[in-house]
Amino acid sequence: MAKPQNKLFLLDALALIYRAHFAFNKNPRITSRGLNTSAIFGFMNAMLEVLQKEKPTHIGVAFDHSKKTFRHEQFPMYKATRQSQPEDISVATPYIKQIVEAMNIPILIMEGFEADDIIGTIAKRACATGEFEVYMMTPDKDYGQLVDECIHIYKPAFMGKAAEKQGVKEVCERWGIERIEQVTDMLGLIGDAVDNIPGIPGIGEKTAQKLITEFGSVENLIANADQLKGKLKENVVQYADQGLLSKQLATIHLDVPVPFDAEALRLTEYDKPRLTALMDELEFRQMKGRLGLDSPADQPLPPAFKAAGNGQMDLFAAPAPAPSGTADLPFGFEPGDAAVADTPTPKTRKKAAATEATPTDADAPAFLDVYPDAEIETGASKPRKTIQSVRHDYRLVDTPELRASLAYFLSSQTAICFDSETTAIDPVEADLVGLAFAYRTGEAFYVPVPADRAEAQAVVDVFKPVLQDPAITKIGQNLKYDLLMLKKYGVEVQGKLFDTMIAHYLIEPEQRHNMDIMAMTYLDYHPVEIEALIGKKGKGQLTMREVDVEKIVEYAGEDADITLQLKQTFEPLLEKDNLFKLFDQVEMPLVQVLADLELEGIRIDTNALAELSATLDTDVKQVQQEIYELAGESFNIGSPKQLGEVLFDKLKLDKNAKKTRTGQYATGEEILSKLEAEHEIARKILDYRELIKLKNTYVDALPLLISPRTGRIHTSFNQAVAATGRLSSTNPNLQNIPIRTPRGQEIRKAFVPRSEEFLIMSADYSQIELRIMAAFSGDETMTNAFNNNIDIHTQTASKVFHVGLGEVTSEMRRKAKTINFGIIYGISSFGLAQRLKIPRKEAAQIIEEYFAEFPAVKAYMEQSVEKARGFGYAETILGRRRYLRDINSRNVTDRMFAERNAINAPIQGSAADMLKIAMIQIHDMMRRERMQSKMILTVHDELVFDAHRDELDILRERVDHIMKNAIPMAVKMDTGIGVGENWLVAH
DNA sequence: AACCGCTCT
DNA sequence: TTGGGAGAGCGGTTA
Repeated sequence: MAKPQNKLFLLDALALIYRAHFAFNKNPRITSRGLNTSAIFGFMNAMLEVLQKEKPTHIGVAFDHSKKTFRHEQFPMYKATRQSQPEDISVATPYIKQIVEAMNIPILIMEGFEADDIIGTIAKRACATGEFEVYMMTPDKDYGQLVDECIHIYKPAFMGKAAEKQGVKEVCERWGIERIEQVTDMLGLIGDAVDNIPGIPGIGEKTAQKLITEFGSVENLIANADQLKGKLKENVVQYADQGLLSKQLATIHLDVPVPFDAEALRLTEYDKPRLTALMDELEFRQMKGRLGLDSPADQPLPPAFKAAGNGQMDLFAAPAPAPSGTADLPFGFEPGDAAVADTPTPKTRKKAAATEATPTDADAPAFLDVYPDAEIETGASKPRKTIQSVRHDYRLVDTPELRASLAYFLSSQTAICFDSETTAIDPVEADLVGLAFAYRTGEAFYVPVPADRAEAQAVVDVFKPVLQDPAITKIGQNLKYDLLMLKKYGVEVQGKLFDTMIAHYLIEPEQRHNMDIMAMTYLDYHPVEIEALIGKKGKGQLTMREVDVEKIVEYAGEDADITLQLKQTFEPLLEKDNLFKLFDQVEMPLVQVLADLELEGIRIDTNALAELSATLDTDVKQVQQEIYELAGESFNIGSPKQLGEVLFDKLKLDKNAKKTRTGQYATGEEILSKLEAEHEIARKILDYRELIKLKNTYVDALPLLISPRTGRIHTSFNQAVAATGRLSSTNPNLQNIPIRTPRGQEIRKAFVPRSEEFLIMSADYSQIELRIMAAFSGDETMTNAFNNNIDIHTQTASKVFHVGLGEVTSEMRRKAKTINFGIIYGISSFGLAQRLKIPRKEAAQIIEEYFAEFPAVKAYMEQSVEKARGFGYAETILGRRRYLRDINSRNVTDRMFAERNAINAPIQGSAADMLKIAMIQIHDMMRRERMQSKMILTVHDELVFDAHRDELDILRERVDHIMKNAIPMAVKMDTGIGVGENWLVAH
């Protein structure tokens, strides 16, 4: 018989919605009215892709019914552990139903059954007619059991992974089984945590595969359980019924009373007006094109090619500076071109264009006048753009003449985008492989840099004047990396910076700022992935140096091109949200500062650490032995699971021991501290934890991170991760070096000056967050205390406990300190009670007392929340935003979290703003004064310097002054500055 | 990869 | 009764 002429697609709506929701988890799409449309968008994307690529003749969308199903009757616990549906999904589902309806696609739903039963039943019936080829569109692996010659699974494409069709062969391979019927046996044995189907304990995918290969089915396995041995046998015997039940639950029912109405499923015209209205409401502009809702007349026509003319001639209007006198000039220059003589030189043109912001100005000279600036493709009815589908011209620049021409040309631009290709991720260890440049959409140039150091230097030197030209803005993604690379080649990049990663960080602080993702989100463009060039991580991964240069041209050119386009996208967004000044005056200058800090690095006393390591090692062994003796057995103390069993099952230390949300015993510091009185093992475990932590995380790890090139440790500061505006530090994290305990202090002592002539100087803000809180709230008591140098915790204690300042006991002060911190974080009475280990009632009373004494603080906190509710975000003194999308949520936990953020984010973030400004000014001051001292670290409210002994006094004075005045406020800022032979004594 | 636990401000 | 101050990164275990 001929192949069936009809193609039926059956969509598992909820599964697709879930997948879409989580795929966009980090970069949700939000409409201007605050509706999260990620799930809707993802679902539509997947559906439209199928319609376009697969051209089904028939289609249906199945939903689960909200009522309980027959499975719940079989097994009451079915899906019992499932978390309540995320709010965004609940909100999205009705929209999706409406969209499906508007597309005139039938919705398949039936009380008492789940989508898979409905899909299964219809699939089988469609096949029985012999006229259909059926595809079940779902990411759910359970559907494997339905596959046959006529029925397939269609796994939708998501986030870079291509769509996949699975037939009998693929499904059997996926499970490692011989026959499709065995899918339910596999599911029965393994179970499903998501649906709370138990399976048989101790059997995972691997074991199940072996057992099914050997026994064929669950029933047969149980009948032959005596052939098994050990724990496995026990489990199979004991949980036989559970296994059979699980298999039943996993079995999709094919007798759902739904009619198979082929005509109803036939794909027809959309209800265009309704669909248009929906797309408008959801702000899905691109979708309208893909749905064919825009009339063709509305589509911009592809702009005609501009004939090669002025632009191209501009390029070589002035004689290129260096090139030898070869006649064979690059890029199609025709000697004797008429316009040459009249064209102004690049330098004059730049002056004329100096007020223009972007390099894409219509009259800017063009290096290649091949493509116009406008988007080339129309966007309608097309999948996401890729390097193959978008017209571009990325060129290799690999001769002295070409390099000189390019450099000369770039020197006439007001802004250039560049990107460096290197041999490694770590900029301190990496070497340059090439540089890519772009100045307008659709074009880029790739300059390979030779492996030989001297030759490489010569190539870099050609571009050095351009890169160091203060009049040319430098655009890039994560520019700090490129700056660090270039510093190693003697290039000090100058001029304004525009870092697309950080621009996006300001626009959407909590999302991802990865270039590929931003390209997909903002440009609807899917870049070539780095893996396509160098392969996956691990064995066989190439370095950029080993990749064919033709491939790099495309990849690197694309990076520069895309980055430039992102800059053009983000600049107006920054302006719109009043973030441009923060970006241009704070974040961009800070990039240079951080690059210098990182490059400088900090010296570590390895001998001291080695000694410490040996001491810790003997101590760990000692404590470990003592714990084993107290426990009566040896076990892995590092395993919370094993430790919990020893403490609570074996030693029965606490009858109602707390469990974590995953069902294990909680063995955290707080719990063990409580147990200290009961059993000495608790103290020992805490000791053990401290020792092993210090040893593994710091003492043994830090020396390995010393750069062989410099002999120092170079952390990496991340300027685009913390949602509040703080910096973070990785590889290693130098913002969490111990200081609290005596042993921890030994580690801090190992951070030492670079040489005899230097000392460590540490300068920190005193109570920066509380001072900001006082200033923002205008609270008189607090402001006066700070301005008159009264200890703030004592002041708070005096007020809350109604005693004179002189009568405050250390216990009262301690409590007040906890309260003060709690206030900044938006504390609850429960939280305070917990921390102070006092009854909740008492804590509530203290808070009430506090608010009575500090009414302005209370008002300020309420106002912060109110403001966030109105705006949808909280903001810092410099206008840095943090979006609080849950501030109006009906979910209490989510909403309260957002409210705490509304209070904390402006305070923590403004402190970060202040320190950043101080850093920029100090950096500037040190350069102006040509100091030998170096700023080397920043830790939220602290700056650390490698200070030259001769400069100590002036450095101290200048740093102090700058820090105190970085952002003037109604409350004066105070600093503490210390100097010493190591970081511990300096702090 | 997720979780736990611990380090810092 | 649950869930209940903020922001980070890293090492270890378990699955």
